[in-house]
Amino acid sequence: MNVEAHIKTEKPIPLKSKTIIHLSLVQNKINERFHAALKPFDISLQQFNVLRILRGQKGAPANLNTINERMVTKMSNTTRLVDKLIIKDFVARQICENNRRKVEIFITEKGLVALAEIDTIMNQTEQVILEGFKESELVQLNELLDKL
Amino acid sequence: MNVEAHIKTEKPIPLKSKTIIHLSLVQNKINERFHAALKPFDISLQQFNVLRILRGQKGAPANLNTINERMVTKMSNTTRLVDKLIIKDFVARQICENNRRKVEIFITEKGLVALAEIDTIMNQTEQVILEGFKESELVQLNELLDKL
DNA sequence: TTTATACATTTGTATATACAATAATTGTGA
DNA sequence: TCACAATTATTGTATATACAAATGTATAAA
Repeated sequence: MNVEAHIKTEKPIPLKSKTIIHLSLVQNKINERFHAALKPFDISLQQFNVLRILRGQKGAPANLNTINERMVTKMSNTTRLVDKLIIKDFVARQICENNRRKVEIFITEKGLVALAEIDTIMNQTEQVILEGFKESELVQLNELLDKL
Repeated sequence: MNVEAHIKTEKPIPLKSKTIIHLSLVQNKINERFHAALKPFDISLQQFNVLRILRGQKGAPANLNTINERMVTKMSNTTRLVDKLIIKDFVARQICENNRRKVEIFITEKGLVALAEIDTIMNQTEQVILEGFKESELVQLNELLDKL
């Protein structure tokens, strides 16, 4: 992805600025692909992320704090994100008996089935996005990103 | 930025998945910093981007299409983005005489003054974000991002 | 000229997200 | 025990963004 061409500018951009823009463009592209992949399932990337987190709990419920901590993109309002998953019947919520301020959220059987299907597509999408990379290049990229 | 630690997971993540997550985390971090830097100026990143594009026109007006093409993050509704800049008196809009379907948008003197000030902070922020990088590493990072 | 089609932007509307205020519960120190 | 602070989640509200429909203008075809 050539930065200058992408934002239709002729003049060269300073290296640091270019890097920042480059990262944004890449992220936008990734988001677009994921968004397109999720469209048939009528679920957002954030909702998908929450489902994965809940599955990762392996039966144990998660409260909102836990979900928030584990989300890739932190949200300011996870309550309503979970609400949307409850409407779809993909997760259930109940008050924590030990500490009634907390809630316990867990993925339903229906949610697990849906997630399994969605997961396949999302993994394929990941493969496609990164198909141009050799393993060594991925390692290198991650090392560079670690510096940020 | 360590991915596993950041999303509080113990188990290692497959390299491709990790790379995708890594890019998201990095982007979130960059956005947060920019957002914080822009807060005192009461302007959004998108609005800032439009102002820069208009300044880049060097006096020539831009129509909505041009702005859209040049934006780093494309928006579905640039009209209302421009509206907000008009309210602040940072840009002006008039109907194109040659083709009255088009509009001509240009940055005002007040917009230029504001942008100059904001630009300074934004450049500083860029420097801070990328302070851990040697020039060669930035080149390398851009080369890797080009593969996406 | 009339009709149709394409173009450029705006507007309506639904959804998403951010942020602050509120509510409910629990923990803690006097 | 009581008052007060801390914790956890929810709700209200404002703003942002996505997407489709509508508006107004220009171009082309019949």
